[in-house]
Amino acid sequence: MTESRAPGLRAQSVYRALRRAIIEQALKPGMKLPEDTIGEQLGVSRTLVREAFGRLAIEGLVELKPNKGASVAYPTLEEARDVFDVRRGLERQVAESLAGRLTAAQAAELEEHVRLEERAHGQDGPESIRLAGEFHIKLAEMTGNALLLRYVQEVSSRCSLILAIYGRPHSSDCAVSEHRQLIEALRSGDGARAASLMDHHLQAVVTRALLTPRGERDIRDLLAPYALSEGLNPS
Amino acid sequence: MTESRAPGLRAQSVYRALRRAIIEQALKPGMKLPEDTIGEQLGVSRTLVREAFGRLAIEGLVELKPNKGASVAYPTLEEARDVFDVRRGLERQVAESLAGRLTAAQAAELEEHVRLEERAHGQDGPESIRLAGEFHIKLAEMTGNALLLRYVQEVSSRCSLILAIYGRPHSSDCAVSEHRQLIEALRSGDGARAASLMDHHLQAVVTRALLTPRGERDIRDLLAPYALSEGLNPS
DNA sequence: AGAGATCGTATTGTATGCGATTATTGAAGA
DNA sequence: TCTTCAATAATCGCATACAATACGATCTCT
Repeated sequence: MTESRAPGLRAQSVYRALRRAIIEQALKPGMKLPEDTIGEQLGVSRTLVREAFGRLAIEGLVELKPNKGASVAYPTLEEARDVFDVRRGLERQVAESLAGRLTAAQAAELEEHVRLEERAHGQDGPESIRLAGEFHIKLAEMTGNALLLRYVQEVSSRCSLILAIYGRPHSSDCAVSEHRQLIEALRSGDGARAASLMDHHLQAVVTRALLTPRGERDIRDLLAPYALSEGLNPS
Repeated sequence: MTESRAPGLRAQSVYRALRRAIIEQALKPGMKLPEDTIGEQLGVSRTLVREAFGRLAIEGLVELKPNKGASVAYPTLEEARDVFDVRRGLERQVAESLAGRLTAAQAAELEEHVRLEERAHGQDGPESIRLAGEFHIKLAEMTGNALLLRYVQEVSSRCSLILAIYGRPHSSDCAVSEHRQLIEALRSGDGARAASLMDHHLQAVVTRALLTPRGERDIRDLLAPYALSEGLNPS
C-alpha cells in the first residue's frame, strides 16, 4: 500500500510534477530527462513518465527526439517570438470577451489579486512571478471558455520557460499598474481599449524582458560562468 | 518483416490513422474505442494506441474516461461555441499577420486552391469539405508561425467533428466567394479588413451550418432513421 | 600518441502480463 | 414478466520484459 490513488491520477501527478519542475527551473532548459531516473524518483514506471513526456512535448515544454529521449525544451528566439505573438492574440481575445461582462465578484477577485501582486513586488522571489502569471490565467478562466483557458495556460507555461532563458535576471515581468488599468477598462466595458491595453501590456513584457536583438549577443557573457567554474580568468 | 519503420513513426501513424478516421467519420462521434480491438486492427500493441488516445484527447477528438476507456468525442453545443470562438480569434490573427506580407507565389497558390474549391463545389463529396478546410490551414502555414499553425489545425479538426454532429447535411461549409474576397484583402494589405472578412466568414460558417439553437430540436428527427431501419412507420 | 574499430552498457521503443475495475450474462426470486 | 444479484467475461491502468538503438570505453594498428 504505497498510496494507491484513483486511476489515471498518478499519471497526471507525474505530468504536473514535471511541469512545475520545468517552469520553476528545477529542471533547467536543455537538461536531459532519462525515463527511468525520473520514474524511480517519482515512484512510477517509465510508462507513466513517457505519457507525461508526450503531453509536455505537445505543450512545448520538453523536446522529444527519437531514440534520444526527452530533454527540457530550449526554445529558439524564433519560437519564442511565435509564442509571444500567439499569446498576444489569445489574450486580446480574452480581454474582448471579458469587457463589460465582468461580475462584481470577479472584479473584486481581480483587484484582490492585484493587491497581492503589489505586496509581493519588491521581493524578487518566485512569488512575484507566479502571481503575475496567475493574473492572466484568472482572466482566461473568467471567460468561461475552456479551450481559450487551455491555450492561455499553455502559452503562459512556455513564456515562463522562455523568460527563464532569454529574460533579464528578474524584470518582475508584469507591471502591476498595467494590470490595474486593464481591470478598469474591463469594468467600463470598453472592449477595444481593454484589448489594446492587453496587447501593449504583453508587448511591454517582451521588451522589459528583453526578447529583442540580444540572444547571441555576446559570446563572452555566455562563456564567463564556465570560465570561472574552471578557475580560468577571462581577460 | 511486416514493415518495421523508423522508431516513433508507428506511434504517429496510429495517431494519424485515428485522427483521419474520426474526422472523416469512419469513427462516429460517441463511438467506443477499445484499445486492443484497435491495436489489433492497426497491427500495434495497446501501448501505442493508448499513446495516440492521449494525444487525441488533448486535441479534443476523443474523450477519455478513467477506467472506462476512450470514445470519439461528442462535443456539447457549449464546447462547440467555445471552439468556434477561439477559432475566429486565431484566424483573425492569421489574417492580420498575413495582410500585406503575402508573396506573389503565395497569393498564386491560394488562388489556385480556390479554383480547385470552385471545381469541387457542386459535388457534395467529402472533397469539397476537405478543400475548404485546407484553405484555412494553408493560410496558417503561410504565417510562418508554427504554434499558430498548430492551434489552427487543432481547432479545424474539432470544427470538423462539430459540424459532423450539429451541421446541416452538407452546407458546403465555406463559401468560395468569401475566400476570394479574403485573398484580395490580404493582397491589398488592409489588415483590418482582412481580419474582419475572416471573422465574418467564420461567423457565416457557423450560421450556415446552423450551430444556432437547434441541437435537441426535435426528437422525432433523431429517431426517424432508426424507425425506418426497423421497418417501423413514423406517423 | 592519435585515429579508428569493437565491444559493453545505458537508454529508448514496443509488446506483453497481471491485478483491478467495469460491463454482461444468466439464473433465481418476487 | 420484471427485478436483483452473482458469476463470468471484457477492458483498463500500470508495471515489467524484451528488442533495438545510441553512447562510451577499451583496444588495436599505424
